[in-house]
Amino acid sequence: MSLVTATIPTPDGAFTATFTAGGLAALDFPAADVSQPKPLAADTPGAQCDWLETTRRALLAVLAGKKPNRLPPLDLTRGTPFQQAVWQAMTAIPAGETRTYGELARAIRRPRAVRAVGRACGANPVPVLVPCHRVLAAGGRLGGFSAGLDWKRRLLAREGVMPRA
DNA sequence: AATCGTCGTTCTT
DNA sequence: AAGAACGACGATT
Repeated sequence: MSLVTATIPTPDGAFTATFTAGGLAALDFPAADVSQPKPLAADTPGAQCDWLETTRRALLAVLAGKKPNRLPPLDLTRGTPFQQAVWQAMTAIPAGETRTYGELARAIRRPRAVRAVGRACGANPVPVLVPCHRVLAAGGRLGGFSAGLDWKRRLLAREGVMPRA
């Protein structure tokens, strides 16, 4: 499977997007090290050029706390069926709203797999656009975030969500 | 604050 | 191929 990667500059740093033939398969937070922006190769298929632009706009929207007009096609086939179910359920959380890990578990009909849901959230390959930051622990507590809780707080603050201290 | 139930994933035999 | 260990949890004590 041929992969295409490109960096997307934003006010919050340069994200890295990875596309397969199926769509956006990974979105990585800005790396700690200062890496050079990577432009799209000249022979990149037109569809993926379009996806990159759509991804760029959607990413900037969410970072600004707004709801993106449209998302690029997502290639989430890299996960197990359970993970895909969790990721799918997360895409249904609107900007400015949150769900708990327990609510997400109930949504996918595995009400007792709460901890496993947390793990699946951490394995989300397309953070920000698949809004794992909108999943909080019970009682309005923040819970965890693989990219660091500061990112989670920042993304939520942009959407007007203030998790309980 | 400490403990336990729960379950998908990952790490060890 | 099992089995043990480990969580971005939640409820109970």
